Amino acid sequence: MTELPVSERLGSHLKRAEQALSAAKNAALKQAGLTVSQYAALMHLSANPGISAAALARACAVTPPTMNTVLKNLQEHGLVERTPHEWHRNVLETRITEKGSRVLAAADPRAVRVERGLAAEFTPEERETLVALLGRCVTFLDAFRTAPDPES
Amino acid sequence: MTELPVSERLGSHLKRAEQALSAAKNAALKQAGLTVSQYAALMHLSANPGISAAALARACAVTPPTMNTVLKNLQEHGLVERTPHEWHRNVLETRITEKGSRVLAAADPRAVRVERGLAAEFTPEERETLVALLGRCVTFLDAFRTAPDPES
DNA sequence: ACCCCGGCATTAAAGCGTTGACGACCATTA
DNA sequence: TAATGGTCGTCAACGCTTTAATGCCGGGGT
Repeated sequence: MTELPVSERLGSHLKRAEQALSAAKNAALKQAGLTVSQYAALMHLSANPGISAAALARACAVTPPTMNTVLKNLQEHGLVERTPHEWHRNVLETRITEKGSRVLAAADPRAVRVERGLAAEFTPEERETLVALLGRCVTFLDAFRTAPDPES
Repeated sequence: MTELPVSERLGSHLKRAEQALSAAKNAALKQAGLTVSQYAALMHLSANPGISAAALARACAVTPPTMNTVLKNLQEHGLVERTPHEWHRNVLETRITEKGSRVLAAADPRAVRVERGLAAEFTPEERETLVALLGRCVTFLDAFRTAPDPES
């Protein structure tokens, strides 16, 4: 029935790895009270105060509605505040709060520990190779997704 | 503030790649009316008729509640049927329906086209290297997640 | 005979993520 | 001035995913 064995599909390995990464990071960040997405948003927000939600979404590689829900959760916990822009009435400026900075500071070492541990598993050449190969995956897949469908 | 530049985090590259893969596959499967998760479940179901939902969850590397929602959606579309097990009263046997097989047959070439296209971007050595590196990521991350927390 | 353990199924709650559809705003251009 | 296009924010609908908690069943040990 299936035209290709599961073990030969790069996709399954890729998915597996991302899943393991996400699980490890979420577990590490859990005691700080953040999810991976919230951590990523806070990080970019800390480096770019007053950024718009749409720009933040682009930085985190998610869609605006997704970022909206993440920000809503962060706002409910008081880690972030959103104020109307002065001239651009339609834009909300988002800023990390003092409490948000404290939570981020507590969370960062935990996330970094995962990254450093993972990086330590490889030699510099291997890391470079992995990043390059993954980059080629992205390039191809993004092009493929946009390409016309052979049997539409 | 941040102790490690984003671009040096293997995690972001891994996440990017998985996201691109998922987007490409979902786009390819959309015209067949399936999601990636549904496709994966149908594939394992086609190869293992009557498998339990928990076993199917293990095969697809998700949790039982996740598989439950996927199966619920598949069942609502008539692609799958679940009947009580004969002796084991607490177990539901899940089977792909005739309609499910047709949908899977229509979806499979589309998914395979993505996989083959992606695989064609690499030499056999590169594929092997990528799979091996991803495998080491999984090994480390799974161990890390289970390991004791240095500051609990 | 009894009880406990382990696997299965399910629910609830929470969060992430997408597409699609709108309405609002600004700036450029006709 | 008026139309146009691009950006922004948001709602609705849908689906995936996880953790935590509960209930149910069958088998094995005492």
